[in-house]
Amino acid sequence: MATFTNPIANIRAFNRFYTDIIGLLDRHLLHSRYSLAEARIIYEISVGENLQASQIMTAMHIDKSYLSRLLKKLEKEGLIIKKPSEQDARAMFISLTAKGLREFNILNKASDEQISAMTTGLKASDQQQLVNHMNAIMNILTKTAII
Amino acid sequence: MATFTNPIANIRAFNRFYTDIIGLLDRHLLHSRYSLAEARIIYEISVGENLQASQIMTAMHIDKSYLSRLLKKLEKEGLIIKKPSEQDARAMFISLTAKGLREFNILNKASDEQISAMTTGLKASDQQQLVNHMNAIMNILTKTAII
DNA sequence: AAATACAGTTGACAAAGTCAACTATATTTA
DNA sequence: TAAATATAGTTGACTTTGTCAACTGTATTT
Repeated sequence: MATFTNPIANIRAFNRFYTDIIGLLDRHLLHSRYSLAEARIIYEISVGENLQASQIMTAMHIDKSYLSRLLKKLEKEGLIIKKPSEQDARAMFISLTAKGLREFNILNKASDEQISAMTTGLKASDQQQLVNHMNAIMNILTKTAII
Repeated sequence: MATFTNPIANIRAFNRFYTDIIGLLDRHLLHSRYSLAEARIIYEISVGENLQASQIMTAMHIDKSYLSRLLKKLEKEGLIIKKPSEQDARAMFISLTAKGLREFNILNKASDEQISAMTTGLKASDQQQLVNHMNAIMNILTKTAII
């Protein structure tokens, strides 16, 4: 079994874990309708409410030109709307349309089903533990402003 | 703060965490020399010893045609060698060359430094906790044969 | 008022990944 | 044992994903 003895040696093992579990989901489930990046934009907006494009860019660590194209596509599909800021004519505020919100819920639901399918081997107690550990990691990282 | 209330809702939040922390590393550090996929192949071989291409394919959930090209590139760079199986003339056994092993160590060392740089804000106790939680997740997943 | 910085867009391109058809060997089945 | 089927890996043509540099238009600084 691969173990995380220290952060250094871990990185590849953890990456492997990630790719297998989360990546599997993203590739096989989401890619059929939206790219991972698109799904994440939708997620970011649903969490952040009325974000500026630049904020999404920072949050996702992606190139502004790439984000620009993705937003254009999502807008064309009617999932988001952009409205220019009144304070700063350069800035765009992005928000989900009703359709975008529905899609977000569908994505979440689909994730749900996929995860269930993948984790049927897990006892409920293990599932809970998994979630707890993920939460703990999130806590440590947000607490120290790494995320 | 984003929380993992259940596996379903989590998937996007966890993905965000992953993208930020691990993805940052992979994109900025590894991509300069090797793609994430290449780095992971090197990792898989260093762990698995004398794997068949098909095993790597299964482990990584990537397309065989893509893997084929990646292996070709790594072979051309002298990082791996392929030798045909004696039992099955169709199969290739892949192993790291001395150079490949050196590169693996360099990658690990580089990861190390990058992670240190990223986590200087973390107290030693938090770092340890982070590692412990990652380990716990790995344990649950391996125990139930999900990985 | 001129210089500089910032938000976002666009064109041209590079990297990553996929699909279908193929070669060559193995295994199954009739 | 010959024909059909399956498997391991390769290749050509392609799509998707992501990047770089140059640009427009607005805001801020000097």
